[in-house]
Amino acid sequence: MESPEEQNYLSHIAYDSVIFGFSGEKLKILIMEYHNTGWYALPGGFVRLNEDLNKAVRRGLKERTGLDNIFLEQFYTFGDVSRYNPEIMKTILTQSGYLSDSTTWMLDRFISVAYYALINYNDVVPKPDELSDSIGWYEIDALPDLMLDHNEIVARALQTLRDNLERKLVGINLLPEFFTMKELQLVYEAILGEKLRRTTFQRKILSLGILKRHEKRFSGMANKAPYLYSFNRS
Amino acid sequence: MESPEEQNYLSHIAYDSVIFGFSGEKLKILIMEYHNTGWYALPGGFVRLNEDLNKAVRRGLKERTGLDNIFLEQFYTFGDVSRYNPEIMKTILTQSGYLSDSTTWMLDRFISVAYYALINYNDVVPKPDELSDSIGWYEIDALPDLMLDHNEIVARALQTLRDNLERKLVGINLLPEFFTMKELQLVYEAILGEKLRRTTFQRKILSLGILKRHEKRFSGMANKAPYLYSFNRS
DNA sequence: TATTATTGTCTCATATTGTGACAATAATAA
DNA sequence: TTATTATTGTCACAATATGAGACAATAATA
Repeated sequence: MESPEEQNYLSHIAYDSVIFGFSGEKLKILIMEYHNTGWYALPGGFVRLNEDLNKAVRRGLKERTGLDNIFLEQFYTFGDVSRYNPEIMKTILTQSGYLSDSTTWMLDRFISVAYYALINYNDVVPKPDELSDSIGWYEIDALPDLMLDHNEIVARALQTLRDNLERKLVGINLLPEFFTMKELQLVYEAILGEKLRRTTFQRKILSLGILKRHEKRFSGMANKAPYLYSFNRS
Repeated sequence: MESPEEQNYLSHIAYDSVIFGFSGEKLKILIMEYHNTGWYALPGGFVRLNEDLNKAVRRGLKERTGLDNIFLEQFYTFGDVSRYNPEIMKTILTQSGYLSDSTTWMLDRFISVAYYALINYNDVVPKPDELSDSIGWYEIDALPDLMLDHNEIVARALQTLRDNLERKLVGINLLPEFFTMKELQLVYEAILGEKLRRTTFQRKILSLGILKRHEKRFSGMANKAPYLYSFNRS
């Protein structure tokens, strides 16, 4: 929207991002709220005429989270006609004061490429964009009703994350550099939505040879201090 | 292209399809050749203004293969700027006699949603579209050089198919209704690109409880006749 | 009737996972 | 100092799953 006189973005193409973070024992995602509408939505955006699709998404993520180089993966492209609802977009633009000749292209039909990202919750102070007045973390199993098909997008993102859990070293992106075995297990449990057996989990993870063991962490609790681990960057 | 006076399709959005079939011992895909260019490409198409993305792809598949109701799954959306090559598209349209005011939108940049399909090789007589003079089967490991990033699209389709092999009952789509254990194993081997152990494979598949055993097939070969199986439609 | 190629099934060895037991702490309470 | 408590790191054993080969049962042919 930096040049109000001409359309700098590809028409009909948008992206939406499901940004996962882990805090305490819960998996959360970032949700925005549009100005004066009460409507919640996933952070999204458009692709510049001369910009790679993947780059556009990273740009948007950087603007929203301040983070570069985060884990980001495309998982599905939503293209049903039923996504097309010009009235909703019109209201959003109107309420933000952005409805004009230069933004009418936004009222057209869009096909949206959906991505999910994994970030370290504590590294981030989310920033809203021009159209929204807030952005914040919501627990994955206590989301508000989202606009259009965004709840479905989240469901599919979570399913993809689960399917990829074994293959993609998910923890490396959701945890700080040093963490305990217990913390890693909590991440897995939050994603899978089920309890795991401590001994089996520990043996399995250690057998993968992807963890490096460091000194113990003395937590002040009345129990044996756990080792800290980090991921073996290969 | 049925109405030459106006643009009936969404701009900037295309799809490409990797259509797998299995014949003998080889996995194959359908490749088209454009008129008078020597260029090979995946079958693709555009989305009508008022059409679901998935429906558009099924429509294209129907036109190319005559088949309805086939296994079809989206796997990635390709959106790099480097895909943008108006000269190539211009040549294709020119050679087909389709270059005109009503087709200039095709010279624009496109983001392509890629799908893979699984079909029963013997059910199909492929038909070329307006822009191409041939469409035919090519073995997956003996493909010609394809246009743009189409070789990369195929590679990714194959990887997705491998990743999904366990979860999606692939054989059901690539084989006729009745088949032997050996034939099913050949499908798995062709997809994975490696030999499997006969006894282990048989035990594994049977333990899934998805196969129904029928009478034996007498092949005329000098050996024990194998049972025929079909998939348990659930 | 013997021979040949292939199939269906079994057995045993090996690897992986489920489940519980237990000793080793690190703080706190007695 | 000495129990007590909660949690952690490991081990042991059972239950399953998988790898690898053996072998008998065919269906045609010699």
